[in-house]
Amino acid sequence: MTRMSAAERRAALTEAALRVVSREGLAQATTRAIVAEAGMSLASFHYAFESRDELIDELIGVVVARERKAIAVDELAAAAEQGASLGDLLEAGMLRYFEHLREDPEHEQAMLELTQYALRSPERHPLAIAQYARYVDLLVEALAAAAELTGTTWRLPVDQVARVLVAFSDGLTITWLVDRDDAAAARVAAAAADAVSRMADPR
Amino acid sequence: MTRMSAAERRAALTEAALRVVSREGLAQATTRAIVAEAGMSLASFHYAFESRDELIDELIGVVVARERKAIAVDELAAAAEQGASLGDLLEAGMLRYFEHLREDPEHEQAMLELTQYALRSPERHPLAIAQYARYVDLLVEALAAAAELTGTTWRLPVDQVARVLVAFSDGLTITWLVDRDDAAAARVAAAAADAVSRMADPR
DNA sequence: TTGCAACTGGGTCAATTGTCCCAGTCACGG
DNA sequence: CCGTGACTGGGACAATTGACCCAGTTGCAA
Repeated sequence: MTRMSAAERRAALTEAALRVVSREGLAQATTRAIVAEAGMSLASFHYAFESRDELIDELIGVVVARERKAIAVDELAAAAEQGASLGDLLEAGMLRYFEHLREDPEHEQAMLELTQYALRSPERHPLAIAQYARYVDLLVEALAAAAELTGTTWRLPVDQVARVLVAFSDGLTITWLVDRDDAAAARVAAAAADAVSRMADPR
Repeated sequence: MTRMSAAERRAALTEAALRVVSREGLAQATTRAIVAEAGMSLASFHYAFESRDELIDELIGVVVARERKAIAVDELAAAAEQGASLGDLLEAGMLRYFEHLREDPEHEQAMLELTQYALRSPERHPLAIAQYARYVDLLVEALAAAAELTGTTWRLPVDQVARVLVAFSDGLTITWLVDRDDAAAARVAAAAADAVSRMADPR
């Protein structure tokens, strides 16, 4: 194994862990499976991390920090120029998220498993809260831009609107992961966009 | 340990397993933890079940079969008599589900974990599909009754409407399990009811 | 009452898994 | 070029866990 700094090694192990969790599930992400995926020896693992739990905790932090908004603001702007309504923008955003989900279902499944893992112990619960707070933050930005571009105003604080949209996206995710029904997911996206767009008034 | 028939024993073990999974999570539901919860010896476990997996599979079947609709039809009728709109009925239904969630969050968390477990292997995936099909079935009944009582007609096949509502309920569940924000959950319930009620027309 | 099959308790086993250790080896600053 | 400390490979270990086994025991039918 080539030499690398402690930071690089931690990062490499974290990436390997994410791949294993995505592919085989959190329960199968043993220290041995992770080092095998990373092409290292067990000793390297415990040189970089105190314990498996420490790695999983770091993994959650990493994937959460890496979450990107599904809708880029300039894309929103382009659509708005063409006279799209707020509802149109939201639906396009939902469909874009769905596209992302279809491209890498295992990743979203892994995120869900990590959330449930975090929910299971009081000291890790904050990780789950941070994860969802991050989701809300990303959507707050997009929702504020969308309202701005379509000349509308949110009747509620934007973060409350975002919180609703996070719930809808999550529901879309789980149900689709179960039945893989694309048309049904599209209907969920449309209904969610519709409901949320009604939380704004024209300015 | 008192004597009991194989069927009773299987049932007792299944109940014990559900309690362990709810309280400590699926990962902690080892054969030993389950028999301890049931007050049996390990031998009894393997007398009643071939393997732990067989019990978990049965557990999924049992909890799914036991799912009851959150809204009783006669309750719907009473509300409709008082002039409630379809949207009102749906929102009341969502809030009632939420009440149920608040009363026993661990049970819903267990259901979610069982779904994810089923999703992780091809031969168990059908269990997850059956689980969600059951959710849809329960809602189909309620939605059909609600439309009937309010003199409206679903523009889409009822099961498609139900499928959307299942997604919304699931989203409400996960996000609330994470942040325990009652007000936010109520907003999700209202938005979901609103969106779904727009899928019907007056007759 | 008696025979027996259903059932149970307690122990055992192999496999898995998290963690650790130690003898080496390699990169790099002096 | 060399010493040293960072790093690695391979092995070891205890704990956990799913599965199993067997010698008993007990309820019940005849």
